[in-house]
Amino acid sequence: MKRNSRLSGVLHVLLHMAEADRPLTSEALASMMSTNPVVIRRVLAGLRRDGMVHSEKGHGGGWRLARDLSDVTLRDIYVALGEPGLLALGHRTESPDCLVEQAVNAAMEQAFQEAETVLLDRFGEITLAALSADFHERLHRRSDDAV
Amino acid sequence: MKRNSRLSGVLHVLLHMAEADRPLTSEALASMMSTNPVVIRRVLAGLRRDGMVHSEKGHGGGWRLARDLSDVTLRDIYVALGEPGLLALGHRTESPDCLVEQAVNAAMEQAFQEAETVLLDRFGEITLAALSADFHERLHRRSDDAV
DNA sequence: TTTCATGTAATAACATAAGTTACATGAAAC
DNA sequence: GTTTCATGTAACTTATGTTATTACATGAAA
Repeated sequence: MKRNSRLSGVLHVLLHMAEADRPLTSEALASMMSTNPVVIRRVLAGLRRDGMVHSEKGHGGGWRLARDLSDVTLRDIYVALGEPGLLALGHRTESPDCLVEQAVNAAMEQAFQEAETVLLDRFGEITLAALSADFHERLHRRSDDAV
Repeated sequence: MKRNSRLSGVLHVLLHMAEADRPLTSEALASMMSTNPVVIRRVLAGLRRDGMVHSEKGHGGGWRLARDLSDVTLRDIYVALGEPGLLALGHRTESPDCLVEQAVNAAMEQAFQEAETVLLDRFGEITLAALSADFHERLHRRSDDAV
């Protein structure tokens, strides 16, 4: 089953925006992500509704962050993306008449809940500022290696 | 993102096999699951490799369980199915050159690992026998209601 | 008023999973 | 032994969901 990398992609884009001192166009972001500008606009449109980013038309326009890096957690981004399903596994039937299937669903559901809770809790602990700090650390490490 | 219900489906099938006192044909199982017999065979062929089920051809043939219900956990079944991906989220690029993306991946990967561990641990604690017991409980509850 | 950039709908291309068909293999019934 | 029943498996078709592309409208700055 193919995995949804939208959250991963959005974080990538947001951090690039954080590094830039001017708005970045959909086209610039799309080429960083090797995708199409329209895809970028579609995804960022969702984040704009939640006040994560801001967009401007015309010359010098493009996308920039609307909130402080330390104010935003991965969980916030995840919610802004519409809370897509976290788990690749699911039930065959959501409300089955078959008692066998009801028993199966009940057992799995509990495990699913726990895993989702763990994942979201972790996401809630990671701010964009932390990601940015990690990035800058890697940057220094790389330049040290080069010397 | 669509969820993989193969594990759910297989558990359903196995419990039905546990209730039957004779081999069940692919056709019988397929009609319970409203799917195609060939699909059943494909999936159960994987479980047979791991010794979970046994199949026989010809008259009176079909599928039956090869192990005791209390010996098999959901995790065993999951492994027999080839350990399909557990999470719906993933990385955009597995080994990125971009340091921004490396930072993103690192942060998410840890959260992913924890969630997967929780899920697999839970699966490891649930035996088919426990599912079967839950099913029989539901059966009694239903017949009580009917009275 | 031209250029640049987003906003958005409609459509196409692609990937994956599920379902279907067709036929070979082998076991039991007769 | 030959007919019937059931699995084994390859090849193919259908269904579904995601991503990419095209086309054009909107609005801001040069």
